Amino acid sequence: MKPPATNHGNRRKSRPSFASLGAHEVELAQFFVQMAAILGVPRSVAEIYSLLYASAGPVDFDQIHGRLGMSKGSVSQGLKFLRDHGMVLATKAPGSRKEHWEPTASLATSLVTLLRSQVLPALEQASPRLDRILTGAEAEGTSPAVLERLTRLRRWNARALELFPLLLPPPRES
Amino acid sequence: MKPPATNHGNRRKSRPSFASLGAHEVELAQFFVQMAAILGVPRSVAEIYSLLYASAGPVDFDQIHGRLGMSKGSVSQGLKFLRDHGMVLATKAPGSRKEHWEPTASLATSLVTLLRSQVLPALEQASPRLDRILTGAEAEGTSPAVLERLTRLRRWNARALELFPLLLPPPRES
DNA sequence: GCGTGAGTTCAAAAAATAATGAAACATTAT
DNA sequence: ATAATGTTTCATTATTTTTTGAACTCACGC
Repeated sequence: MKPPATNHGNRRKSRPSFASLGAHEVELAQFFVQMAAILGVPRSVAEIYSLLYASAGPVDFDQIHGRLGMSKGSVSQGLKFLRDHGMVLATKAPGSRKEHWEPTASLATSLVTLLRSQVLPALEQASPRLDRILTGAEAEGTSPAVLERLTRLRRWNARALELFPLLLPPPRES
Repeated sequence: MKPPATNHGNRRKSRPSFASLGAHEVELAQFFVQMAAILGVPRSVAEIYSLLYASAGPVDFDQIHGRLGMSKGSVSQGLKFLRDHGMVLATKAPGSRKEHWEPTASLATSLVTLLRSQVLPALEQASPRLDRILTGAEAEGTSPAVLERLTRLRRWNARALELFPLLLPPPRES
């Protein structure tokens, strides 16, 4: 786990060749990297998003590769991730066969998508699991106190599962 | 990062010596481990909590060590983590010098504490950083569109920082 | 104060995760 | 068709995180 509180005077070896980024672009990247870390999103992905976010217009593959000093493999994977989560949009400029990338309009929506993809599957998997646990626990002579805890757990899960789509509605198809 | 969606038929090599745990205790551990993973909490910590959660009464150090087949070092560190986040409570039985452990009453409260400790520091660090970024960006001739994005980002940060204590109030001292 | 049991520390090993880069794969231009 | 360009794949390597275990500390009963 990350150093929980002791990480205040936080310092991170910055990428070797961030050379072509301005000071505030670097700092924006640090911001996104830190936020992404909370959601378990890797550094490279956050850096890519940050670059797009700080750019006036669409950015192409090679610019990302070049300005961030990051391997093509990482760029490709990073863009795939961002694309899959609806955080980034490709526009193929006419007359060029390069794709150009820019962040989608709403960062908020993007975050919601991200959260969904982390939490929903877990909640869904938990349901049958909690049922099995409870059944098993009842079968054996589990103490009433523990049984009560387990029941509450299952109730929470159910409620979470039913509330989730309300709070974080799935993105509409385009 | 975790396999995002392809992880459905999820499978995990279970600890070698979970031998002394009943089937539903193992499954409860899996539940807690999965939930903990979302918050970036390590497996061993989740397993310890799970064991306490599924036990009728307080459990001592050696029982945890033994039943989970986990090194003493991990048990010690895990308990420290749980203690620091107010998720677990030690009671020293009179006449014994062992400590006995049990989960604190509210799992909900515990989760809130956990979230706080992850998110709040990040938000706090972000504030001055976003100020610097914005100042820097204004100084140079950054495009209005990007400037607008950065401004919005800072506004969000400020609002989050002011809303956070309301949503997740800090635990009162005892 | 001394020995022992209970727990902690921390350097080192193991496991998990992320990044690299070269080869494979597409797609467009010639 | 063939070449050239742009992107993806994936086995390998690097980095980070987690776990281990032996040495240590501390507190208590004697």
